[in-house]
Amino acid sequence: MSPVTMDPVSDPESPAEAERDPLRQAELTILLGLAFQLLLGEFTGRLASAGYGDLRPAHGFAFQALGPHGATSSELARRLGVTKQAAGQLVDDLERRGYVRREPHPAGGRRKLVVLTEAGHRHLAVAGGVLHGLETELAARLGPGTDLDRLRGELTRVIRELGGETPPPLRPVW
Amino acid sequence: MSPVTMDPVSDPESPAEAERDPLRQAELTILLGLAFQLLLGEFTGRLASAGYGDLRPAHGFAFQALGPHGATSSELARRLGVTKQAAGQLVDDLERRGYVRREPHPAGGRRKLVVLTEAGHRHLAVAGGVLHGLETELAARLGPGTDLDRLRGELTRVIRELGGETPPPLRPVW
DNA sequence: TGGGGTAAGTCAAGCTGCTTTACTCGGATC
DNA sequence: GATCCGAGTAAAGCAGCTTGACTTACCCCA
Repeated sequence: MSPVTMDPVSDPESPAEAERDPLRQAELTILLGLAFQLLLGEFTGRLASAGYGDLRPAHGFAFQALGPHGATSSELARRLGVTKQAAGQLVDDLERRGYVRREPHPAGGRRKLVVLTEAGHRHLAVAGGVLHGLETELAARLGPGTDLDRLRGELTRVIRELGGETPPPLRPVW
Repeated sequence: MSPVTMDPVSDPESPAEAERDPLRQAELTILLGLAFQLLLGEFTGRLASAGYGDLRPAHGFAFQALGPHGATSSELARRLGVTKQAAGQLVDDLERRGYVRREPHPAGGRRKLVVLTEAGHRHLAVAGGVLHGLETELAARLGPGTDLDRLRGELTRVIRELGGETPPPLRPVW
């Protein structure tokens, strides 16, 4: 209950200011949403600066879901948590822009294997680097008073408690 | 870097399992998104059980932005971070369903004051209670190994670092 | 052998929650 | 009185989904 933390940096706010501070009154859920929104916004901004202004986070998740070996678009739909029609449209879009390619599936049938092109692999690598760099930089900016590894652990426990062992795919929120 | 935490509960996973665990590989950003999504999903589910299946989180934010004294829909638009047309449509919708009312603005002009009806105030109170109850219950379920107050503090520092003193309004994410 | 079941893929239409564009109206400012 | 600003509204458009209906390829089995 105490607002005092074990952080080495002392609280810079007076009690009167703290009462007026919207962040101190905000629920945990709101704080999670804001932190996610800010981090993701910074991420997409940096990706745009790197020349990927045409790709949204959903595209990156699709690339990651395809992985190095590709997948059918129905499998992609399952991994992304959308209908197969939505996944098909996403693949259409990415194919038109040269990030993925539809190949005949080795197992035959109606199946088609959606695989990343060189451009797709390149984006996946760049996006991973940007995200990792962003988080490393954030840790440095926050200093030793905030342990992001600990934060990751706490978040993991929250996710497991609410989402079980295999959490659902990350989707646009509300 | 070490995956070992100071948590009193020892790590139940072997190194081989840990490598296969998607959560341990996930970036902080992803963990934030998943935790937010799960918490918000649980919240809206409980609100639906309480008879508010017709209201989405955005409506609750609007109620909160209106506050006890109401606001014009342009002001509401600014607080929600959307165009005034979008805010107007939201108010139309909520008015049709009896949650808000448009009154002539005391300051005159073209302004109209949007205020909560009894039903609106009731929802605001119920939603606040549900959210608070959910977070309290989560803290209990997680036990003493996870300090949610500490988590709040860490998130607040992240938000301040990326969003400055007055963070932007919470919006649907990507 | 052929008939039914299942799963992949694809049109097509529709919906929701926004945006952009364009306009009207009321009041302050000079 | 001209003119500018901000509130409000009307209309159209758009992105990213969904639902519904369908075709096609393969499998299993009586």
